[in-house]
Amino acid sequence: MPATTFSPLKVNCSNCNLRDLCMPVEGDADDMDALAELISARRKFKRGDVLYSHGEPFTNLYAVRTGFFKTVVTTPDGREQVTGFHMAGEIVGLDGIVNDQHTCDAVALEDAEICVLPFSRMSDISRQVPALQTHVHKLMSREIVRDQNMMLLLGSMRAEERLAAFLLNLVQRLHVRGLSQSELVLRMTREEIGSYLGIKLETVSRMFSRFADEGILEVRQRHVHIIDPEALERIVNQQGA
Amino acid sequence: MPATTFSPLKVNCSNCNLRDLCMPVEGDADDMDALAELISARRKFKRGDVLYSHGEPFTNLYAVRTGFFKTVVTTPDGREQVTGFHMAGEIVGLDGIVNDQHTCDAVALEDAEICVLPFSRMSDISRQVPALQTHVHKLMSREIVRDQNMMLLLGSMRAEERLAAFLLNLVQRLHVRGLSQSELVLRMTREEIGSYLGIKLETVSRMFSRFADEGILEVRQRHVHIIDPEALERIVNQQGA
DNA sequence: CGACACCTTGAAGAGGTTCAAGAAATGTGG
DNA sequence: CCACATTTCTTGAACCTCTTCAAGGTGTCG
Repeated sequence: MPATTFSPLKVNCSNCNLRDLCMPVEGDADDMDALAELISARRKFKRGDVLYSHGEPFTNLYAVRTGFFKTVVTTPDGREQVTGFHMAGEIVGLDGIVNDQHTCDAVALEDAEICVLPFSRMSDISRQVPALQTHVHKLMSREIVRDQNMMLLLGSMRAEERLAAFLLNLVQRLHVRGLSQSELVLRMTREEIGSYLGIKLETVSRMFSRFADEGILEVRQRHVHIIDPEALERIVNQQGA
Repeated sequence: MPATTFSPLKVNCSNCNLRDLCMPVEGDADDMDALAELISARRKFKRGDVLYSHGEPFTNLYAVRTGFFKTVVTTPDGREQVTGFHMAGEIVGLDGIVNDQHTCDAVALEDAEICVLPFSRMSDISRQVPALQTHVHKLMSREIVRDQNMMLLLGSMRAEERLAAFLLNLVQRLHVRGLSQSELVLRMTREEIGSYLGIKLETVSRMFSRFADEGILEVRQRHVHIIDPEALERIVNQQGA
C-alpha cells in the first residue's frame, strides 16, 4: 500500500543538509546546473509503506532523506531475509539495475521521506560530470563491500558477535549523522534484527538480556543504551575458532 | 607470490570467444575503436597465485579468461570468509573501487589467465560509449544481487540446502559455458566450499556422503556427477521452517 | 616413493532453534 | 480517554543441527 505524497516543487541537492553524506559531488557552473536535474521529486512514506517491491520495473534510485527503511529478499517458497537497514543519506534501489526490475522489497520502518533519482537521468549526467560518475561507481562498490562483510558475519560469527557487530555498526552510522554514540532507538523488531543477522528473534532477545546482565547495555524495549562499547568491540574481534 | 607473466601484445575483446559473456558491448566504428583500448594486458597465474590482496591499491578490474579464482575476506583477528568463486567471463575487483584499495584477496584455484582492465580507462570510455556505461552498472548491480542471495543462503538455509544450492549454481554457470549439466570437477577444497557456505568442512563432506547415499550424486573426491538434479531443486526450494 | 594435503567418518558436546506461556507495549474503536 | 485486541518481547525447557575433536584413509606432487 504505497500511500505516498508527491512534492512537485523543485528539489535540489545543492541546498540539502544531507549533501555531504548522500551526493558529495562538486563541479563547475555547468556541472552544477546538470546536477540540479538529478532529483525528480520527493515522496513521503508512513510506517509499513512499500517504496518498491520485487518484480517491479526499475526506473529510479532513492535517497533516504528522513526515516528508516529495510530491504528484504523473498523467495518463491516464502523464505525471507532482511538484507539491510537504510537511514538518512543512504541510497537504495541498486539491485534493480541489472535486470531492469527490483529483486527485493524496500519498506519504511517509520515515517520517512525520500528523493527520487531517475536512473536514466543519473546515467546521462554521469557522462557529462565525471565526479558524479565516480560517485555512482563508489556507491555501488560500497554496497558490494558492505554485503561481503555481511557474508563474513553470517558465515563465521556466533550470535553474540553478530549482535555486537550490528549494534556497533548502527551506532557508528547514527553518530556520523550527529546522534549519540551511546543511545539508540531501534526502528526494527527483534524479528527483523534476527532475520538480518541470520538468527531467531528469541536468540536476539536472549543476547540483549545477556549483554544487559553483563553490564554492557541497558535495554528497555527498543531503547538501547550502550554502557561499554569496548566490551562490544572485544566480543566482535575475539576469534570465534 | 604473484608469479605472473605479462603479455604486452595487443589484446582485444572484439575477437574474444568470451565476449558475449564478459563484455557484450556494441557500438559504431568510433565506439569500437575506443573499446579496443579497454584491455591493457593479459596475465597468467598458477594455482595459489594471488591476483590482488586486501590493502593493495586499486587500479584495475580483471576479467577471468581461463581457470578459476576465489575471493576471500579476511579480518584482523584471522577470520576468513570465501565470498565468491569466479570462472571464465566473470569480472573481479569491484570491491576496490569505493576506497581505492582492495578489501579482499583474489587467489587462483588452478592455472588461470586474466585480462587487465584499467578502471580509469574503463571510466573514460564509459563516458563516450553509453553501452559500456550500462554494462558497468549492470556488472556491479549483478554482484550486489548475487551477494544478497548469498545473504539469504547464509541467513536462512540449512547445511543440506546450502550445498544443494551451491551445486546447482555451479553447474548452471558451467553449462552456460558449454560444459555438462551433470558432470563437474570442483576446483576448490571442502574447506573452501565450507567457508563459502558458512559451514565446516566436515559438514560439507557429510552432506556429500548423504546425497550420495540418497542416490542424488556420485562423488569421487572432486569429481561430482549429478544424477538427480530435481532432487537438489526440491531440497533448495523446500521451506526450512 | 615418501611427505603432505585433503577427505571421510564416528562420537561427544555446544549453540541455537523450537515450542510454549506469560508480560509488556502499542494501536484501535467506542 | 479508557478498555480491549494485537503485536512485540522475554524467558524456560527440550530438542536438534552442526561443530569439535579424533583417527584413519585417500590422493597428489615433488
